Amino acid sequence: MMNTTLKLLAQQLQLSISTVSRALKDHPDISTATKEKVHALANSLDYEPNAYAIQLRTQSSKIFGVIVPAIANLFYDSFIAAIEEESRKNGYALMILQSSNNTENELNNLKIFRQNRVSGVFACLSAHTQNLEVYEKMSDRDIPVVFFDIVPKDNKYTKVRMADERCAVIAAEKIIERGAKRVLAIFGDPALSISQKRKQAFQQFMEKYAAKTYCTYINTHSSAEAEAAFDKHYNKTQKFDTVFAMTDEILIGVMKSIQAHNIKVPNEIGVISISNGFIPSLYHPVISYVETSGYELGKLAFVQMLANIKGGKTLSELTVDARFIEGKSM
Amino acid sequence: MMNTTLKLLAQQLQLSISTVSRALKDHPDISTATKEKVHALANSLDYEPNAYAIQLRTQSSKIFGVIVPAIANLFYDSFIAAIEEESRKNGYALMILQSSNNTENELNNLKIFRQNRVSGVFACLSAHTQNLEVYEKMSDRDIPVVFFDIVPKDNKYTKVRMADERCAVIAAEKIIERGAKRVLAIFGDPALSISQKRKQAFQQFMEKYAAKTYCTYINTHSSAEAEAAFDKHYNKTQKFDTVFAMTDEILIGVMKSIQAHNIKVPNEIGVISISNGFIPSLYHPVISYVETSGYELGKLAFVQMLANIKGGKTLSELTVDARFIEGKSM
DNA sequence: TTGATTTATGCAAACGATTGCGGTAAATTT
DNA sequence: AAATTTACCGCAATCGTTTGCATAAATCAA
Repeated sequence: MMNTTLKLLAQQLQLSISTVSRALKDHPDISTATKEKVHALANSLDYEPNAYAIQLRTQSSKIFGVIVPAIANLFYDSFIAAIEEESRKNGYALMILQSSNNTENELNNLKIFRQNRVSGVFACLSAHTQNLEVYEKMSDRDIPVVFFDIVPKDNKYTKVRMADERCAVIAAEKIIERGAKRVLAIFGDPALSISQKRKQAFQQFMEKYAAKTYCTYINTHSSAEAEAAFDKHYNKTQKFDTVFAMTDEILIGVMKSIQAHNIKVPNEIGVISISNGFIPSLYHPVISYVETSGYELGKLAFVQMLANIKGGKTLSELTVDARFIEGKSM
Repeated sequence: MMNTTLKLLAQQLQLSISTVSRALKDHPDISTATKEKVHALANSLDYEPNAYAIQLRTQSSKIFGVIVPAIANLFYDSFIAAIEEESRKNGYALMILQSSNNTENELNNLKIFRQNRVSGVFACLSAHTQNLEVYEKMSDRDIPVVFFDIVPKDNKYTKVRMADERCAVIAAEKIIERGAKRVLAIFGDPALSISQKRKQAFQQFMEKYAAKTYCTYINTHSSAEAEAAFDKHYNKTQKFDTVFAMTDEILIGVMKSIQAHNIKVPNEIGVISISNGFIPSLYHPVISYVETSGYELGKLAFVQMLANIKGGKTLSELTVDARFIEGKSM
């Protein structure tokens, strides 16, 4: 079936293309009678403007690009859900590409975005991306970039991220409130700045406000490692009374060990983590956690993007604050 | 900064636009010398073809649309990951929109796809979509649609889905193997065909091959409902020795209750579910499940899409087979 | 040398929409 | 009745590519 175009409508109505175009967008120059006729035919012929023609003409695409390390991730999921919602409201669509934490994929994705002349890019750096030249290239093309979660250090970029230090501090506060005596704190890959930040903030806070609390700090790279680490440390004579898991991944490992040994939470051990909320809700008792909301981060990122598009430059770093969500595990 | 266009290159090289265009795509008409010059300048000026112009001209977009009920879902996540991988390999990009199981959103999304003249659509129907006219509209526009997971009944559509009946039957087999005497089988929303299929297949198989096994069948709409249902049924005098959860959502509810009552798995109760694999791995002992791989479904869907685009019509229903993954819960 | 081929390049018309600038009729004013 | 305004509408250029066809130069055959 032929696609309905302005030309077709114009022919059938014996009008010019320009008149039809104007009628369709309610231009004051066009008489009400004509408008009605045009609209009627457009409806019956199911006219739908060709986005490419519009974009070619107007040089703007109404599409945002999104780069995430992985779609299959609860945190990024909720981030995407948030910007998707907002995009829809504002007449934008989303093009989502994953980098798989691979710099080469990241470059490729950006290229696709450039070729599609997206209106803006939401980017989460892959773990080991150092060279930000490609992102400069986006700016050269006047494509705004809002970095989220894993962001570059340089202040010339627009970025939003979680308040990582705050998260760790809130967790520490709660641990102190609980009156913990011996704490096992498990962090992620020590090469990642997120692990460094959280660990440093946590440790510093504990040393300052609970110097007598005995803390053990360890780093792990996976869920299984966390499980093994917990196993090992829990079998010592001096048992921990509280465990802190920096991520969902770590929490999962810890909880497996806890279930395996049938350890009572929160009586024998208190558990607290930093999470988006889904994983902690899976257990009984429900785990207490410091919330890092991908959803809110998404909302914030979108605000930044819009500001960037409308008002020109917005060179700042915004953070989403964290809050404690009370479960039954502390 | 000005975007580099063919025109710009042509001017600088004192060549015509057509020559430049042909040179860039290695057309045999163009001399090697010219090609080299053109490529050199294109590189140094960072030329990137304008996708919109191409699409306008060629009427094909190299973009696939994807509609899922929710991105934040492990099954759809892995489905998306699979088609994303394949798309990348084949030079396509993905436009992902979520319906939130809302028919209106679904319509809107399809409209966006039509306006963007996507090359094809991967669609998962939202729960209560009955009217498939919109999808006809896609076909009218020669946009192939591959339905996945939740698919229409009509055979004129191209669809891929999990072998729902097989899944249920495999679970039933394992339950019989275990020598279960009393089974609690929990299914999802009875309005969904997936629930109906699984329940019917399960029930039929049990009645045929284990007539003496006492089975209770219930439907629930959420994780919390499943938890409550399990609670209620477990407190009866005649305790169940096996529970079957049709989805992750249900399994989560069941496991909360099991943890709360400190019921021993698999000694006091056997647990089996149908899942993508992530949730069952969270518990100790690891839950046995029948695998439904979103990833494989995605691969299959992509094959169908490609066939559809190249070879014309592919009116068939393909299913991804299921297999049992042994955990420690049976 | 001349006509036939080959090789290399350019012209110009699409694709579908937007929009500044005019144009023409009717309506209104003098 | 002439002049001016107003209300509607059309022309044509433009966005950046692609591509069938024409054309010019170079090579070849005879």
